[in-house]
Amino acid sequence: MTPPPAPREPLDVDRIVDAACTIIERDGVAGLSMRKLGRELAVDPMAIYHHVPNKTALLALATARTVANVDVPDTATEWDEWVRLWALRYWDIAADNRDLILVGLSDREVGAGGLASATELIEAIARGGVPDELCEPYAFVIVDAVHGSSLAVAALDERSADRAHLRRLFEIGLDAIVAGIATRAASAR
Amino acid sequence: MTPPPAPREPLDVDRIVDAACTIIERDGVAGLSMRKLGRELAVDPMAIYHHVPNKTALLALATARTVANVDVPDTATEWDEWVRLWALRYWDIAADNRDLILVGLSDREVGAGGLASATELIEAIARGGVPDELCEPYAFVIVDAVHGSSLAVAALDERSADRAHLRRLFEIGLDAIVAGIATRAASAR
DNA sequence: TCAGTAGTTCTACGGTGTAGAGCTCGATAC
DNA sequence: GTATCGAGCTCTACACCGTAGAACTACTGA
Repeated sequence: MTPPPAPREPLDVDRIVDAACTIIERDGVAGLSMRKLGRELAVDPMAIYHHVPNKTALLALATARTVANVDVPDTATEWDEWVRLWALRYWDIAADNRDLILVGLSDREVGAGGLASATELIEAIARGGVPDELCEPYAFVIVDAVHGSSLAVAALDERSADRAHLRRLFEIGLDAIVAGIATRAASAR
Repeated sequence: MTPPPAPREPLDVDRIVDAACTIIERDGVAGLSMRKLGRELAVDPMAIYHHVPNKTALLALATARTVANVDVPDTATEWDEWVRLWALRYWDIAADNRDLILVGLSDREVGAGGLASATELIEAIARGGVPDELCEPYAFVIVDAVHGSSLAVAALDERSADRAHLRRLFEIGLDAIVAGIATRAASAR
């Protein structure tokens, strides 16, 4: 008599990652469990494993999706402004999703698949006239500073005033890095 | 007839943190569980809770002990060299103990009690003639870069050649930051 | 019609942090 | 000298975790 349950649309990786991101946004990364994810998707937790090999891989996907939200400045922008813009945009995303950045940094597998790739940043720095062999380390130190600074948001309480302050501090530090890079570029000329 | 078991010396926080550090060194932070710690101390896991309120607090203690190993350069050192030395020493400790730095960054409680305090670094930068209001952000960006870079060691495989390479990259980036700070100091004069 | 398979569910294993009650034993008070 | 107390320790139990492995279901292609 009871009508057969409406054939629920089948699971797929996209819906899984969607749901995972929802939970992470609501409860943090620590609040994401396969069981809870199953509940969110109205599905047995084990069903997920037919689409994603394990939780780590799932986190890598969620991280990659998040980091992909950083939108890359226009290449026409002057190199130093480009670097500033990119770093601040990445900082915003990272601070909003510090838990994910954290698992990205802690897990080789997640990090490799997920965190910001520096190729565009390296190119921008190269446009500043920096010697080739210095572009990579300079890009890295910027990415590292973004990671470190956005993660440090944890050490504060949640009031957004503190966060804004931290962002301002980072901006000042970033300026120093860019100034340092410019100096090096000039002395190489 | 069996002699009464030798009255084991009573637990105390120091021995607990010692044992925790031993396990962390051997098995990583993820390999530290209260049960395993109890086994290491030949004690019921719950006994630990009479000396330490919870695992987070224990991690904070372990982190603080580790970070305290960074030895601070001589104040007589020229400011820029002081900063370079300190940052590289901190990088070494952080890279050796990236798991601990990670929980320090992820947990407000651990971070507050554990991670490097920047006061001496700020003083060193001030000695470089940097305007007061800029010393804090400059110190932060250095600490952040250390954190980010040393954590990035995770993204590589374990071969120490890679680690040495990463350290070299960080050193180059660090030089750029210091150069940038020097520029700012000079232009403020 | 039947075999095969992709997707799902169920059950179970060995772990986790820690709450709460009870035990043991040395120190203090009468 | 004995009763009391409390600190330190142990035991048991709870609610959770990730996921292996087997069983069921529904659909596809031959």
